[in-house]
Amino acid sequence: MSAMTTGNTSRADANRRRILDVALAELLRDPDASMDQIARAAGVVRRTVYGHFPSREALISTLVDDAVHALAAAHAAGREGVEDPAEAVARSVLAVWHIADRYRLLVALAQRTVTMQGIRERLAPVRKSSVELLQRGLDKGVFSSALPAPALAYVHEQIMFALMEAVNDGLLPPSEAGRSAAVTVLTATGVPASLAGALVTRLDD
Amino acid sequence: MSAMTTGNTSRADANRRRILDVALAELLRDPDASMDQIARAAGVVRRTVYGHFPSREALISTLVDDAVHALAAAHAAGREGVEDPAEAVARSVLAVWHIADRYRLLVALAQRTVTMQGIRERLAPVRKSSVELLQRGLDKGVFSSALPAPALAYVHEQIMFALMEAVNDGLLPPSEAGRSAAVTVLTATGVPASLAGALVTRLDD
DNA sequence: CGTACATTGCACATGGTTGTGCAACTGCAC
DNA sequence: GTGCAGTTGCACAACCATGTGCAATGTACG
Repeated sequence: MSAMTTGNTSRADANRRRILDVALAELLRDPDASMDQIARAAGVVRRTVYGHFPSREALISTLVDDAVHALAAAHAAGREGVEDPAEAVARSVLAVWHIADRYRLLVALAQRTVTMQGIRERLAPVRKSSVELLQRGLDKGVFSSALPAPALAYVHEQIMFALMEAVNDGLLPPSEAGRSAAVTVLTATGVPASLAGALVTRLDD
Repeated sequence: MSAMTTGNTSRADANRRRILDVALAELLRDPDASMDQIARAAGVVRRTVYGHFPSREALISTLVDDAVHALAAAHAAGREGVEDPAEAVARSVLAVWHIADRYRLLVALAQRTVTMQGIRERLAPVRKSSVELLQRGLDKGVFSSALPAPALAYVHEQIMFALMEAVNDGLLPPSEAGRSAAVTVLTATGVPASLAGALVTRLDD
């Protein structure tokens, strides 16, 4: 047997690493990138990739595992020995974010599905209108956030998605979800929780 | 010519509608569902689907367009004639949520990509630890939210994703992003914006 | 140099999906 | 019943990606 069997030459290791790196970038651009695209982008032939990873799934698996391990480690490190929950959350977010910088692409990959791409594209006008509204609130001082309006619009959008998922997964009763969504979005924009609650209760009875 | 050419019989219209409805559900279960799967689920033959939609892409396009139109309408209706930004946001969220109930599946579809599936699965332990931390904060009264801890964890996760996207899209300077993320997550959990800001500034200097 | 391993460049089988063509069938309406 | 639109059931071509086999080539290292 001479064919590559998970070898460990200097060259082999370098290639393996490069393949992983390039795959990360390539899969971001196109989540459905083929093995051939990835191989070529890594300056290597398709057959070679199969020398390092037995299947496409194995490649992606490795990628995801690496990211998750680093992320879990950062998350744990951030909150270790901190008793104040607020501080623990803050620390872990900062820690995760630091390493996430490298994997930001991978995580974003998830949002760039072909179908997702289409959805977010067509949602652009709605988002634009949201930005406008959020900007007005920030200018008036009704909202207060560390984020510029466009970024805040992303947060708004994703909070909605998060709560839809929560309902789908049975973590949240559908009857309450609407109110909760409204309150949570408002809270995220910096409106005091008590005010947000009162406002939504008044609107939705 | 006798073959179906975007006809408009009662039966044809009913079929078209059923295909769309079923496709929505089927694509949720499996975003990569084939035309055959969709057709069979709709109690129809693959060839018939092509009678209504010239291509797979056209089908999905129609689906997404419908959802977005309904959503945009709800969004606009919610904020029309309301001058208070907070109230406008609350109203539009409630309005969107109401109709989104039907399209919740479609939006969730985006999160259920093959790759996304893998990521979120492996992120489970991290999320679990998050839930625990959030629960502690809620119990202590440090946090205050309309949401139960598990749902709040989803929000936490998605806010991170949102800001990563924001950075990727150039809406947020990478240098500020970490701090902003921490503050925003804390704010969403109900920690007063000023406190959150101070805490994070203290931790990250 | 020569050995050992990685890489290359084909070729090939396989499987799945898309989109189309056409003849036969079904049901509703006039 | 006659007719027409929709539907069905095949059959088919084309494409594309995956995974594997094998001989030839390249390259590091003792």
